[in-house]
Amino acid sequence: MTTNDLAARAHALRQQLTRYGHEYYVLDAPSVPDAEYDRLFRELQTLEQQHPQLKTADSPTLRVGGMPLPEFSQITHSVPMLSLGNAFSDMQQDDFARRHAELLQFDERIRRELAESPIRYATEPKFDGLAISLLYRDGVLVQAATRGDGITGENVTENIRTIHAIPLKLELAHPPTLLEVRGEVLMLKRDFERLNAEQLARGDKTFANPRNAAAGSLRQLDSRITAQRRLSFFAYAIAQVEGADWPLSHAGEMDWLQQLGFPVVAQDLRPVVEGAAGLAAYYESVLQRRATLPFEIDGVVYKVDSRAQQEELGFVSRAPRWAIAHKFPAEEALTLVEAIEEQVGRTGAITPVARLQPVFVGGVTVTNATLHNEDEVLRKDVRVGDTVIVRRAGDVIPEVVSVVLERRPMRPAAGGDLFSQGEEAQYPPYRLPSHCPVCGSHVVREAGEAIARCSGGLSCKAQRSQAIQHFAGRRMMDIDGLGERYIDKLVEYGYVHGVADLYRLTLDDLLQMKRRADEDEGVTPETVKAGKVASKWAENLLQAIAASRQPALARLLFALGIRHVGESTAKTLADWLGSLALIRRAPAALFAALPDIGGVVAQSLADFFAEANNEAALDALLHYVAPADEHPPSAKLGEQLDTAVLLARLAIPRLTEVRSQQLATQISGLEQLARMERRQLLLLQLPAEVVNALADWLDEAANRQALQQLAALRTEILSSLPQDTLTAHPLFDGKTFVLTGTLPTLSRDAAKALIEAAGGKVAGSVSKKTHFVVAGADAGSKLAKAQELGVAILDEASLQAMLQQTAD
DNA sequence: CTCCCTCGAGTTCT
DNA sequence: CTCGAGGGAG
Repeated sequence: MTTNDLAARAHALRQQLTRYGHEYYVLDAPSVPDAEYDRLFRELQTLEQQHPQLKTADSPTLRVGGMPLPEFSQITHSVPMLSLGNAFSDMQQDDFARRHAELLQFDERIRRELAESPIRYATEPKFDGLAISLLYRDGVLVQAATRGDGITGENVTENIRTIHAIPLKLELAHPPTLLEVRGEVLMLKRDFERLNAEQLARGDKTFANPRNAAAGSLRQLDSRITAQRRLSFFAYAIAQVEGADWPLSHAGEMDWLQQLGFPVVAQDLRPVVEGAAGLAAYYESVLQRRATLPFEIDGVVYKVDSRAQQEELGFVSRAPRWAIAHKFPAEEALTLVEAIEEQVGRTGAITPVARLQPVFVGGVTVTNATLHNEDEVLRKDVRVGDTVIVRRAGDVIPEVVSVVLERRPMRPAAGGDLFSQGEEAQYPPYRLPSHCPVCGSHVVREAGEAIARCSGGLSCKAQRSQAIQHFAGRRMMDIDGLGERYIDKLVEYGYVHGVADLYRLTLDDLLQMKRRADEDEGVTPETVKAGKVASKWAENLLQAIAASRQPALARLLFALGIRHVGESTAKTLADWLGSLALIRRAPAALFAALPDIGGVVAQSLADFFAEANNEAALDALLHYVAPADEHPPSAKLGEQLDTAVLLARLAIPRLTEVRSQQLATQISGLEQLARMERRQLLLLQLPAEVVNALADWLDEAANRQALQQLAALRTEILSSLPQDTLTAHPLFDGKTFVLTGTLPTLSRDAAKALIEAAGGKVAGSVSKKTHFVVAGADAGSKLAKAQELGVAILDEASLQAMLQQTAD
């Protein structure tokens, strides 16, 4: 045969095999016997082996897998893979009425948002597998990635190619130049059972459930192993299309995907329904059919069918508002409470935990279940020795649902006479200990709080260890290799008392600590190899500690573990105030002037830095660590230092937002107020009770002094602010925009990003505070509301024009 | 004052 | 993932 003939033969074989494969794996209707398929497959394999130039990226021979990878590479999703919200509460299987009520509520919310009725919903089962993104360029599968954290996932292209149900090439004369398909990889129940039987016969470990089997199979670095596992796939969404028309509805997308050769769930399992009644009927019918389905599902999904309506609803943080998961009631099991013990958290929170007789539920063996807090234990009246119903809440976290009272161990009532039949429980109701189980300090429960806390602070070993653990965490100082176990030991043996001590650790310290820890735990005596492993570990750890010495300011702030200050608040502080020095000096009112920081968080910050121990620990830490990105306060801070704003943040009794504004107009500044006497205050045009409260407040020397300090700090900050206002766009700065309808070229997110970059804010709904409404095609109620309120209305062109008018 | 949303904190198992 | 609490909008 000539080269051309060979190429033609290879091409023909590929086409034939792809078609047979599709018939077999997707349509479940093979037209040729397996032997025939195998014969053609081997012919193509041989041909490609002998003539490597004939290999293609879409050849069915790729389905057998290739060389093992050293590791999966990371892939950034260009369209984030979001998770679905769940607006429904857990309930019993048979609680139709409550379920229906919740569906009505959900449907009503959507109708209100869209100002339309009835709403058409596309439905589908919620597969219990792994979400995957598939990228096709010019019709050829070029990349497959796991969901990961939604932003970045792992590159599993080789493994995905071995899944026969996934087309390697779209059979179209003119495929889209770009297509990103989302779907779920899973293992059918029958394939799972077969796999486990094989594993058992081979003496390999079996998988707890099909989901774990699918995950374990897909995450093989050796794709040849993946190829031997029978994985299936169902497509359920399109994330990107270029070079083809994007269907206008979800149902349309699904039909198109099916035409393109993707397996999608059978049509009768994904009806388009109307309103709450349609959703309810769908839910109940799928629940009925659940056991007979060939794959595991953990609920159903409802999606607003119209893509225009989807765009209008948009997103909240990382979940679309137009799609929602409705989970089935979780599987439940009975087990025995062997003990109730308490854990002490980083902030001293005392959490009761039920130690359970191990029980297999929802795919794993559960031995512990949190009881959250004292009230929760008492409400459920869980006691030692009780038989309880447990389940995995959201199919993840074990939870005690209720006690089976009939099975509570009893004994005859004490003091009962011969005639009384009285019995009493062997164990009394649960009581939270009055002293910390770790350090013995008093346990305090603030009025109105659900959580009791150990008052020991950092003198409590549990809190100290966990403070250090928090400090070292990935999103904080990111010290790799410093796990819980070693931190506990470092604290226990006295190598580390506070976070600064980490930076003083030597190689010897670490090796000594490890040796002692191993001895304490009866780990086998040292070998030469173990010694090498240990010193490698210690070196890596020292390197990781050294690498953490120039953190971003926000990370350092988060790492300090200040109550109520998490990742997001830490970032706000770093962005607005810029330097640790300023943050350490700032009074509560300054914190409270920042966005999303209110009185409680502000006070918590001020308290932290006012505490001498914390200041000392911070000073010690700063011998070794320096934030790498300190800068002057943000230019935006200037507006927040407005006299009226600061007055309102001082938490002066009776001085409301409105009164603060009135007061601000009558004084020249905070300095003046700080000097005013009661008789001068009486001249202010404010209600008498406000003036009195203000005067009383100023009578406290500490308050007056705090006000003076705030005034001085304000002046100082204002003079240090960058003078240029280059970031602020005059037409956008401080203005609120609302987007509605579909813009001709900009996506919703792109428009939002542009407005925010120019200093504007984008809100979800129109109110009298809205400055501009940007309306596109099919704009709905928001446009009407804007017209009603007389809010300025822009189209995309005028928005762009406004953006163009920069500082000229 | 009352929603509604976001953020913080705690948690399990592999 | 879920709960509770804090913050802000209406």
